[in-house]
Amino acid sequence: MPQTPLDKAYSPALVEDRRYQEWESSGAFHAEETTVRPTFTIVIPPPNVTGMLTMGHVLNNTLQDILIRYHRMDGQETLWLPGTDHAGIATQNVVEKALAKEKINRHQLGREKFLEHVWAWKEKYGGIIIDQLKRLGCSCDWQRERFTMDEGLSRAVQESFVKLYEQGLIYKGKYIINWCPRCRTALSDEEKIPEDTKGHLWYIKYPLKSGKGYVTVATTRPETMLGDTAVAVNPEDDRFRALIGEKLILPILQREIPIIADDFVDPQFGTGAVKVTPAHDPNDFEMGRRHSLPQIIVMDEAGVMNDAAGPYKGVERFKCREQLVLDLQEKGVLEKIEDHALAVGHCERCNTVIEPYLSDQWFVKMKPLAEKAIEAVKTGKLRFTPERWVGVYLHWMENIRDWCISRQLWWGHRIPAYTCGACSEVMVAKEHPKACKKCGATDRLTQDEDVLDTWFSSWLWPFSTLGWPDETLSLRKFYPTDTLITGPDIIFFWVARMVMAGYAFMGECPFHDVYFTSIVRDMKGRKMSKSLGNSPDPLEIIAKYGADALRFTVIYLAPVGQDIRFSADKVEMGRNFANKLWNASRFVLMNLGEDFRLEISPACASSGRGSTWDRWIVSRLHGAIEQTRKCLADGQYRFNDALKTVYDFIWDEFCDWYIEMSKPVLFGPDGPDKDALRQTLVEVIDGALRLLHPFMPFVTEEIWQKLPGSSGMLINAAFPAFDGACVNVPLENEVRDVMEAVRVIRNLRASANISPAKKLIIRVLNSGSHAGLFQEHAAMIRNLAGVERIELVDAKPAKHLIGLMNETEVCLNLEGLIDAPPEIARISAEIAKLEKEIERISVKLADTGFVAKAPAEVVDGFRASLDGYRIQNEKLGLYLAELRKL
RNA sequence: GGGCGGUUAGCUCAGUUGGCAGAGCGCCUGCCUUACACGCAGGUGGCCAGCGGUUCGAACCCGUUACCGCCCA
Repeated sequence: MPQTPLDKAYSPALVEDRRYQEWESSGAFHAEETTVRPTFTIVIPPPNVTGMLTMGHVLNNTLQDILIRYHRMDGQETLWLPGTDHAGIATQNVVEKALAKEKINRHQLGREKFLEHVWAWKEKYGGIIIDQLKRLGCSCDWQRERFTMDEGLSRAVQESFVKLYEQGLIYKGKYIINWCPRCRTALSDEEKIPEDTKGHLWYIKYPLKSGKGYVTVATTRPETMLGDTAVAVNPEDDRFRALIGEKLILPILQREIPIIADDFVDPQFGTGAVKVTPAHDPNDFEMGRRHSLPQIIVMDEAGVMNDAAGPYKGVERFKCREQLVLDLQEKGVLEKIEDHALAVGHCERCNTVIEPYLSDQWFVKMKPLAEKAIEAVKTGKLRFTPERWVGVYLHWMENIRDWCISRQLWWGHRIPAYTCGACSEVMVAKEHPKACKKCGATDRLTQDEDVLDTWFSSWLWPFSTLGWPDETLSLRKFYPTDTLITGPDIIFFWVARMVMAGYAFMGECPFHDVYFTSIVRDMKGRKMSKSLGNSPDPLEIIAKYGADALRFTVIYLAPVGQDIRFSADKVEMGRNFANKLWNASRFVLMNLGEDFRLEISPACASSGRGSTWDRWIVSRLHGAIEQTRKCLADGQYRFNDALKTVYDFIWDEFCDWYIEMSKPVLFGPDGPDKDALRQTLVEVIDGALRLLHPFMPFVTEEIWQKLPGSSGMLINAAFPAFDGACVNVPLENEVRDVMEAVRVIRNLRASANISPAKKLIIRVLNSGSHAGLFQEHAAMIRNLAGVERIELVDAKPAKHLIGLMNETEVCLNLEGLIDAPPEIARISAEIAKLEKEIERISVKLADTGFVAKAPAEVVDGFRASLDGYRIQNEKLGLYLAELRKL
């Protein structure tokens, strides 16, 4: 066997790290802002610094890398801008947990020392996910890596805060916000995750002060009654009309509270009378404002009842609920308890039950910002794929609520607001003010203790990473970016807000396309999560099968917009394909001969050079190029189709057919045919590697650099150009017929149970329409079907099996006797199938409506196939009769 | 309660202008054929969730029901 530079099986572990380092150190990932080439830009959805690579990241980043590599090969100045997110709550939690193991809490350390710990932690572990992305093959411009707490990005945060404040779009105030008693911070509405819960409705009697009976209210959170400052009824509700304005005595605390009338009350809910707790419920808060009710906060920041809770002071909120219910029961004011399903909000980060809590916080007025973001989508300036997310986006935008941006954390961007201790003046500024602008005090200015929601920095990501607020060359060159690829789960958190920020600060939409990925689930359809333990570790998969195999499998399984069900063993698919490609290349390389040199002008259908088969595979290659380009063209995002196209081309057409077609010539004597074939093999494998590179970068790079004539690296090579002149449809049809003829013979061999090693003798009836094909392409058919000799005969010979290629009878010589029963079964089945088809088509053609209204070519098509089926049926009928006589 | 998505072979899923239902895996039969057993050749397997409608013709378009999943209130 000739020497080969390739091992027998592909070993990703020997290739991937080395190739990645080559790419990176060569500068192939770097985008220059000084070129005049058109740009293609993606900003990465920054993973949390605390993050570890999940299957979701794998899918998301593989898709981005495919687009990036495709556009880079296609000649654009291509930037994939990477980085990480400081992830306020998540990171603070992680570090606090680590400290807890040493029995330290952050309050013992103090703010400054604690932040030193977080930064140290970030330096040590923050790069893990970046390394993992590199393992996956992501071709990000690492020279431009950013972190949301970088000096530059922090400046962007301050700049944007001050700008919005000056425009009157940021304000501070006391409102009901979502409070996590475990994280002890406010959260935005988006960070509250509702979970359907089986709860109860407690019916509690509130006695009238007058002593004339009582009013029963129903509540799902009885402990909040300690903060009740009214009971409300609907003004139209006749049951209560007379009681409006009367006083009730709040049980337990014996506080006097009024009965008020408010439209908000739904007479259908509970008893039609509801308790009003302005400090612990958003609706009650609004009602309280309308009626100027007092706001009584009954628990502290940890969810423990406070002084206002009277006898329950110091009791945890849910314990308080239990105890309170028992006490109410004892006092005889608990009328009844009903089961009640409700959605309870949980903290996105720690799953603790959220407490609606009255608190002083900073907010962004969103309505003015939403206008342009709505328009962008409505006018098509911003496109979503799949399109259905437009509805979700618009619904949220059109009903947008103000965004609570302050967090009672230490890790994050500190709010650039300063209060004068002398005169209480509040100043918002990028720099710490030297003196109070109102009273002039210089020594009593203190900065707000709170930090900003993490998303307040990530919504600036598409331009802050390019240098904003400075007017950098990069910003000018690469903004707006092109496509955003992300999961639909952060459409509100991030996508919508980025669009708003883009308009607010840059005056332009930050991207023109958003592609929403699938969600990766396990085989039972459950979302992959740490707590379920159903998420395979992508790094283990990469170690076992290779990054290319993982990338292949995830894309192969991920149709547009559908969730994908994934399990690690499916990655075998990708590994097998990588190995197949490897071996096909190996075959080519070991059969090129010592003195092979790639010619400049490629063999192509239009050049007229090369054999039928050479021109056929080049024609098919260009079909694949055209299809792949279409799938990856702007606004298409048909990754899955693109990959399947390349996969089918390589495996079916190139390996299973073309390589087999080429063997006789390749193993035969030297000559022009062999030369042309060798040229074609290299040309086609080169094209296939280029097409596949965005999907499977490592194995393709490794092979490509071993191809004669290649120079440099595949990552920088041109993506194949489609050349219509290379496509030859009649030729493709002719070869398809040859393949069909081969299948008929292989079929006969299998049905007669003849060993593949045995050479066959085939006789073809001259009368058939395809008889000429068997003559013209006898050599190739013999090669592919393992046939010794093909003869054209005028009559069906004895002791032969018959197969049909359309109407042409193909007879396989049997030396022994025909084993009649299985052959009768086979032919009967064939006939049954034909008769079913004949019946179906006959019915159609008998339908006058069909014949009159269907397009002529459709009708003619049916007529032609009916004729064909009839002839086939007749021939098989005769053969069957013969068999029955045996 | 409102909205969206899904239901196609045993499993996971394709099926883009309505015209003979496909792939991968699995299963069955042969093959260690000088690139690859991570492979080759052949085969089995489907009332395209149910019902109704539009149409000459529906997996595909419209309506409706059921089940599964997601989002919002």
